[in-house]
Amino acid sequence: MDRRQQKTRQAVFDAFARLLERKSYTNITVQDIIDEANIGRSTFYSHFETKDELLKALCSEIFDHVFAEEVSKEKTHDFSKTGNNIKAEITHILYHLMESSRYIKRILSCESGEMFMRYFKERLTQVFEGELEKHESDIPKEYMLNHMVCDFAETVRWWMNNDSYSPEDISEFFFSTTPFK
Amino acid sequence: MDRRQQKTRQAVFDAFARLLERKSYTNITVQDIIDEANIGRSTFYSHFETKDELLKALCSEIFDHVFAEEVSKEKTHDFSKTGNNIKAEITHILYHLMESSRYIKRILSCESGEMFMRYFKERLTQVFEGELEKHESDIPKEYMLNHMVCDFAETVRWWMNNDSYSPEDISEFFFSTTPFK
DNA sequence: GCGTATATGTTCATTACCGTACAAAAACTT
DNA sequence: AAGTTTTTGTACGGTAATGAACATATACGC
Repeated sequence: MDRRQQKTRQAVFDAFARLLERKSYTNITVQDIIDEANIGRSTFYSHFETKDELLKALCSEIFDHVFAEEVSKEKTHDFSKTGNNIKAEITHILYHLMESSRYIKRILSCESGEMFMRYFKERLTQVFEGELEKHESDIPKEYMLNHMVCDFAETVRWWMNNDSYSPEDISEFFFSTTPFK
Repeated sequence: MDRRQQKTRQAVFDAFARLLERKSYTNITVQDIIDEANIGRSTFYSHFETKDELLKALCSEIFDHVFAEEVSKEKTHDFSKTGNNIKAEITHILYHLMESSRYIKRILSCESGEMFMRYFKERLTQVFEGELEKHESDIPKEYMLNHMVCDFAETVRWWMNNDSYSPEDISEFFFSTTPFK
């Protein structure tokens, strides 16, 4: 991607994040973002159609980070990876969520939270899909999938309002109410 | 000035300052600056002819800050300003120098220091020129002017290596060896 | 020495950003 | 409800940034 586009994109994200620190999503105008990012009006619209699209893009950015796998780890001891370490993976994700928590908290604190949750669940579905294949159960897999995705997503939403817990704590809580580990 | 130019210019200054933190002036290549600023090669050259020109521009930037007068102050109590408060002015300048000391120290620490000193003295000449008009002396004004400019410039250079003193201290030291105050 | 790598400048076609103007919608005032 | 202000979204000519290519120069290892 062109270097200028990259910079502009980052400037908009940074501006948006900064604004979320002091305003709620609906109270932030496109003009606010333009001013804060210090870019031209037409530039904003050449990147994002609407404020919602921006939110979506920001969420994607966050999720790309949150669900990023360390390739090195996979290579160094991939035999243990093939095993049943979904718990380690979840803890890993929770650590990444904690790093982005400053943004996530603000996004969740208003209407934008619903959009975040929807995109979040989409990504989580991919994570849990593969894992479920390994487990036998009388309950339909589709039901289990929805259950775990929603369970985890709501766990995270709760965590963002009760940040006195560590990722390990949350992971423990989550798996304590789940049939497999 | 165009918003893009402003951003690029700032990016180059920031990059240059950051590089001065860990390399000496001569060891910094134009390529280093380009990489650190994250801009295109042709972009750099459209802003600055050479590395020396960049240094000059950065110095000007610093001096514009250091010698900036608070217009509000002048307006609020300009009657006291017309009086003999060169000492207050010097202290004021020293405060601004302290704010930029992180850059100045690095610039002074190598060959670039000579250029800094030359430009610094040019600006100081303007400051002391007006002041000298007010004082009678047997010594030629031109001599006195050069004396004070060099004296003060060297004082600042010394200060940048002995930063345990306050602006007031330095001001005191400077005027203690000067015929008028 | 001589080859290789790195740094310096210059040129140029392409592309993103800029700013301004404008129209239409939404929000707020009275 | 009518009028005012704010925000939104689009359009376009002008301008700065880009990256790639190129020639030259300087530095370094063998």
